[in-house]
Amino acid sequence: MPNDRMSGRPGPTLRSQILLYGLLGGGLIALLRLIEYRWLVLDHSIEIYGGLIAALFAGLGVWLGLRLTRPRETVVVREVVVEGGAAFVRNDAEVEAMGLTPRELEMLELVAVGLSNREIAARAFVSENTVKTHLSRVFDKLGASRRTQAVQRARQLRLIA
Amino acid sequence: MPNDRMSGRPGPTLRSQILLYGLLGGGLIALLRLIEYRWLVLDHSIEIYGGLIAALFAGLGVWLGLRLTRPRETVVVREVVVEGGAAFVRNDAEVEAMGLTPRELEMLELVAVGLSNREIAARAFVSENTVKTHLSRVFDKLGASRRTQAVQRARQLRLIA
DNA sequence: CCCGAAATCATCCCTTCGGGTGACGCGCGG
DNA sequence: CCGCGCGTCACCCGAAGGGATGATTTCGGG
Repeated sequence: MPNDRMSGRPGPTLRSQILLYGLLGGGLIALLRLIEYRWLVLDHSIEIYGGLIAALFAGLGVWLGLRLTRPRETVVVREVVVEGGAAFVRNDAEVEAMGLTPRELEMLELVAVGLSNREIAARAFVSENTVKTHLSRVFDKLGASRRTQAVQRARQLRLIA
Repeated sequence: MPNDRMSGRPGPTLRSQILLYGLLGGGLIALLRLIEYRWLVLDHSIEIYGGLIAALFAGLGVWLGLRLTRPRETVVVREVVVEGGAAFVRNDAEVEAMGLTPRELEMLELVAVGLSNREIAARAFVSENTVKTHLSRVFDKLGASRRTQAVQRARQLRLIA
């Protein structure tokens, strides 16, 4: 099951921040004018004035931009697959190596689900004797002498589920 | 295996951007002065002037801040667990429900690995007859009539690996 | 102290399984 | 055409497995 998390913080609303900065800006301008009338009666006061405002608001803008964006900077998508279906995949290479024919593998599978030779014969539409010969060959190829042993071997080699 | 990706883009260097914005600011101030000398000979031109600069640089700052931060805004951590060992855990509740005794479960496990009654007897230091009685009870409790069937049932109920 | 669950072993009987051997038909490739 | 692998079936025999029943011991709880 995927698990997503996104960081977010409460803090002041956007509306109140705009209001605050507006007032701050107004106050700043008034302050600057006052300063100018006091002791900034220079020729190029206009450049200094503009430069100050520019620098201040640029910094403010950067800070504001950062602050507004920050909550989005850690979008973490964590995807964890827990014990999926893990569908069985037959190890065909091993089947080949063991020299098992399709029919033999089929019989082996039926043995694995706990059927008797008689039941297997019925399900595969062949005689019980045929099942026995097939299984004999299977046991021989897998090096098993009992059906439970054959099933165990086949499972280890991923021949059957 | 975890797989991390972080978006990044080439673009202009920070140094060249600062230079660019500095020149832009200088040019802007010159432009504003020119405009003022042409037709902005008002009483409150100083407020308009400052406001314009403030607004422009604030916007510039916001844009700059956003631009600098943007590359970090998509940090995606994708963690995928690929069907690990998935160690076997016995379903003890089911064992209880089946009424299997420890000894019976032990015998069942030995059957599952393909051993004959004789081999099981040797491994558990009991007589073959004992193994048979234990297994008889197991088959009875699991509703099985053959050892392969019992193994299959036990596997489904997660009584054995 | 007795009961009952669990573990142990045994004996009888029948079924199932596994090994060995032989045989027949079919299709494919040398 | 012949050989070979595959699938099919049959018979025999001994070993293994499974069902039923009974007996003994040990241990823990009522």
